[in-house]
Amino acid sequence: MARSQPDVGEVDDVDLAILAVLTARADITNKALAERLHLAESTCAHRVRVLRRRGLIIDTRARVDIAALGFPLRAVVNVRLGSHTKAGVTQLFQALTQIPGVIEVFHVAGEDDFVLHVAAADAHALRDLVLEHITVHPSVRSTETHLVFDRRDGVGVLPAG
Amino acid sequence: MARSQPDVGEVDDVDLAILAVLTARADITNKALAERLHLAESTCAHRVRVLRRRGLIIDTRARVDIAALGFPLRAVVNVRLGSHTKAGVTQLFQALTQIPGVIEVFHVAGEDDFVLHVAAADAHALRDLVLEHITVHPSVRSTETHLVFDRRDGVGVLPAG
DNA sequence: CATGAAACTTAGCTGGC
DNA sequence: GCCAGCTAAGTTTCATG
Repeated sequence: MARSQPDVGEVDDVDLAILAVLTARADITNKALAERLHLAESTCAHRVRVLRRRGLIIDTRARVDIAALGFPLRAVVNVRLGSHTKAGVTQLFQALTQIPGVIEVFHVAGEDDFVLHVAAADAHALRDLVLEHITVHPSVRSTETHLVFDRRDGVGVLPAG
Repeated sequence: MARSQPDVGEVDDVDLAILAVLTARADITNKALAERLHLAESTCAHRVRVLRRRGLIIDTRARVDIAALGFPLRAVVNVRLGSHTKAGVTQLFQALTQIPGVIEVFHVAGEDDFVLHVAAADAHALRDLVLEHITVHPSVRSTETHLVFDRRDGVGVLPAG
């Protein structure tokens, strides 16, 4: 069962180029994008619309400076469960995403069950986040909090952007 | 030195509301955004421009469906170093971000030094990513790769979006 | 599929309230 | 902060190779 091809029709090089640009600067005008890729504006707009409709472009989001907003502390929190019923895991997953300050949640294989990326105003707030919102959960056996010194974007899977 | 206030002027509730909307849908038109927040279009456009200039809005990016692009496997990779010279750590940090498939890199405190979020086409490609690009680095002592079952966005630090 | 040229929509700017 | 009016710029639609 060779399934190396995505389940979403074909994605040619032009599509990839569009995606590469848009993942870096989604607010580029269609006109500028078309120029950069040597496409007609109408063609470019059409391809972008199709990429959206096919779900290859999920959405577009502004990135805000969380530190400047008053949350300069970041941490990676590993969460380990005691029991592993499917319902319990699913429910906790959802609950974790709803905790104020939680930026993303990974459900992972291994000894730890969840890896969270969180932001907090200071060490005190970080402690409260972990103790009052995570550890408190009955199915949580333990947590491990690692302060983030720095975070950077990787190049991802797309060609040169 | 109380420094609870961000170093970027004031951010009032309207600004926060703008940021909340834009972090969810950056492609909303200024007109629609103004309506939703009960602002005049001119006021709304002005505030958004100021938020950009102040750096509170960093940029805006399209999110692509990496799995549909042919990279359905995700993993969290913990990287531990042998030596910890500042130059070595900095250089490795940069190198990790440049590895194809690496989505984000955290430099963290604790026994592990880096936490990576990566995408790969299949288990084989994932192994190659780790062995050929990470483990191979002289200052890397060990790695731990955890398959990601699922990933979700958290609510973050902004009010209801 | 891609294109160019219409009608339509939006953003950016100005002065004035 | 809001309004109004204006101009430039961008987007969408459609008929056509």
